Amino acid sequence: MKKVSLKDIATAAGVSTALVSYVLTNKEKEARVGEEIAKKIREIARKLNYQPNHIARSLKSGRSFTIGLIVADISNPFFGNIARTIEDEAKRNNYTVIFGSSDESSAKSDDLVNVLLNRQVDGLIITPAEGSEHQLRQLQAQNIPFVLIDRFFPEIMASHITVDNYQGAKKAVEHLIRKGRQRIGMIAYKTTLHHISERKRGYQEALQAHGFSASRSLLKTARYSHLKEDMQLAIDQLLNSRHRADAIFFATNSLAIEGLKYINERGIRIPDELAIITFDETDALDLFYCPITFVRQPIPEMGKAAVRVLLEQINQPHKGIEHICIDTTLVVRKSCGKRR
Amino acid sequence: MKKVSLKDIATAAGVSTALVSYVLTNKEKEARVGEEIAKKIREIARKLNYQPNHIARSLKSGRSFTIGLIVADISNPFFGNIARTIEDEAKRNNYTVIFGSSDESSAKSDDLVNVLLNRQVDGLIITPAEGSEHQLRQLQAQNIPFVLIDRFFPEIMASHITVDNYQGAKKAVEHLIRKGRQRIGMIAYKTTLHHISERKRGYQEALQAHGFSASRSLLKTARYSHLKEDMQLAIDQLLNSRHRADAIFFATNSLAIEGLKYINERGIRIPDELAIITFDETDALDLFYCPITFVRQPIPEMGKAAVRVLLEQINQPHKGIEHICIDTTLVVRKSCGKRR
DNA sequence: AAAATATGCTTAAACGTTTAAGGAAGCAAG
DNA sequence: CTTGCTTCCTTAAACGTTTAAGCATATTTT
Repeated sequence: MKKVSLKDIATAAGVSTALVSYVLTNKEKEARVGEEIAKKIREIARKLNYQPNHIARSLKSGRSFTIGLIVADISNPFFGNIARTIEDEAKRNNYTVIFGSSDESSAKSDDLVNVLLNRQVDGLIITPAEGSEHQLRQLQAQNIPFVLIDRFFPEIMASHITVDNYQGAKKAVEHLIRKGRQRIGMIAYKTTLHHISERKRGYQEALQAHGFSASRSLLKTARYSHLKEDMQLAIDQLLNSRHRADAIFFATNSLAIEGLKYINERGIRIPDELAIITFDETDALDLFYCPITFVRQPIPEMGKAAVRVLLEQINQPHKGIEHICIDTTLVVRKSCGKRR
Repeated sequence: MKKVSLKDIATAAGVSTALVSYVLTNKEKEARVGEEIAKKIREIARKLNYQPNHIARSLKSGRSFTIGLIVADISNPFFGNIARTIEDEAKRNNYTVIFGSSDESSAKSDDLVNVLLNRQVDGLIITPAEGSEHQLRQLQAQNIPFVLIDRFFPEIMASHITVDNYQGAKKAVEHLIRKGRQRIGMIAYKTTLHHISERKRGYQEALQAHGFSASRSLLKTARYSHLKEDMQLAIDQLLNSRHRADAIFFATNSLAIEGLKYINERGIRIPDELAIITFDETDALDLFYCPITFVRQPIPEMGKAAVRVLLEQINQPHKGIEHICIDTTLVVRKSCGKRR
């Protein structure tokens, strides 16, 4: 039960494979194929249920119509959602998606890039891990089209899609200030990645702009790889000090979730004892007894933009890079309390 | 800056491409390649940074070392987690994963299967949508290896990995009974899919076994495509009737999340006014003010099993099908209250 | 009526691999 | 000195497409 190939159709129709190819790829006009025979070929193709072999086509054309997606972790809903919009958008353009999770490790990411390139992906959409600059430079040297999403490296000239992390963070903190919070803490990942730095900067500048000293002791970090321990320590420090924090701004959804678990454990009441605000949306935040106010990243837009820019880069190699920065929205729930 | 091919290495070494191929695929022994020249070839390959063209290899071998994964929705953490374990396990076996989301639609699923097969995937891991039996039969007729995960069709003889949905549901309901709940409702998807039927059956038989009449009016369903409206209606019906439900068993995590949102909206207190139990784990359930008791499906085991069985089927076509049924665990939190 | 153009098809090479088959050279055995 | 066996390498076909080039035959133009 072998698959049907052009040759089978050609034999059945008593013509050459070339003719079949022309007809089935709708090049009848250019190839001046007779109407009769074209109809016959189509007929036979349908009857034999011909399905083109994409691999052979790719080998010939040098294009696989496949894009590689590297995220930190596909099981994280933020990346799952990104993957979903990229999948849909890719499909609209007749592309399929191969994916891989880097776990924020540049070594794993190296490995993934290699695997995906050997599979001849036409381009990559990457959420780069910390320390993966060399890898991106290599891609550039090889002229492989790629687009960064969620983060980027300022020193690397490459197309990227991000949200305005600085403004987003600023909005979040200003919201807390408006709600009368006096000692606003922040918990971020311990990383030099630019999106996190920008969120930190937004936090700090918002505080300064409103006359608060952005005391270092209120900005805590946790390691991705030791999230639980570091988170507990950070929260303990924020809440046990002489000047207890009365608000916490989490830099990402995974931080918020981990943090809230511990805050629940400690029996701290939101928003009375502590206001909470975070980047990113997730079901968990909706379901919290006191729905969490958050900074929304428009994931569908980001995903669509990523695919669009990547395909442009694939199809028009000399188009130049594109930086897309999308605004965030502050979605106010109840976790910051009322004005006081 | 074209990619380096076997031919380039052959030219550089002054030998034929065949020899290069033998060496680089470690077939020196069988092909009796001279030590000297083998070393030289390897050396050159390294220097030119040769990366094999997977597409060409696939065309020749008829195998792509790619598996297709079709889930209902990659952005749902349950499927995201499945995807993640499958990704990892596939990678361990030098396979990559192409994925697609069917949105529980058999038409979309048809489409996806087609796309993935044209990409010459070696096999498929599928969470089949309702009404997709014909598609699976077609795959069987074409001798395409595939494994079902999460659900299956009893009338179709195919390998599948599931959990013991019947026992899982039974455990959940019995837990509620032990906690003294008298009117236990269930909300499931409106579907004939077997895993859901089994959960319903577990629910009903548990009730009967303990002398409760499994009154139809306590078993509600919601459409995947109209989740929000149907959910609100179902909960209203369960809670507004003369015999108000004092417990709800949700058949999946997405149902639980949607349901809990509405329960929150209505201001119903868990577990005092209403006990909650659900299938599947998710962060949202942990973070709920009253952590939700749930039936855990061992996702990593399921994913690993799926890859294992699929690869067996790919490599030993006459091995026969395999049915793997994994036990669930009841994870008790606080949402069912204390005994009363 | 010869030349030019149009029409409808085939041939053959190419993409980058893999691998069966073949061949030249060297050497041992008869 | 033929025969046969190693050893080491090459040739060439194949996988399923795409597509430039070529070749008849028919039709139009001069």
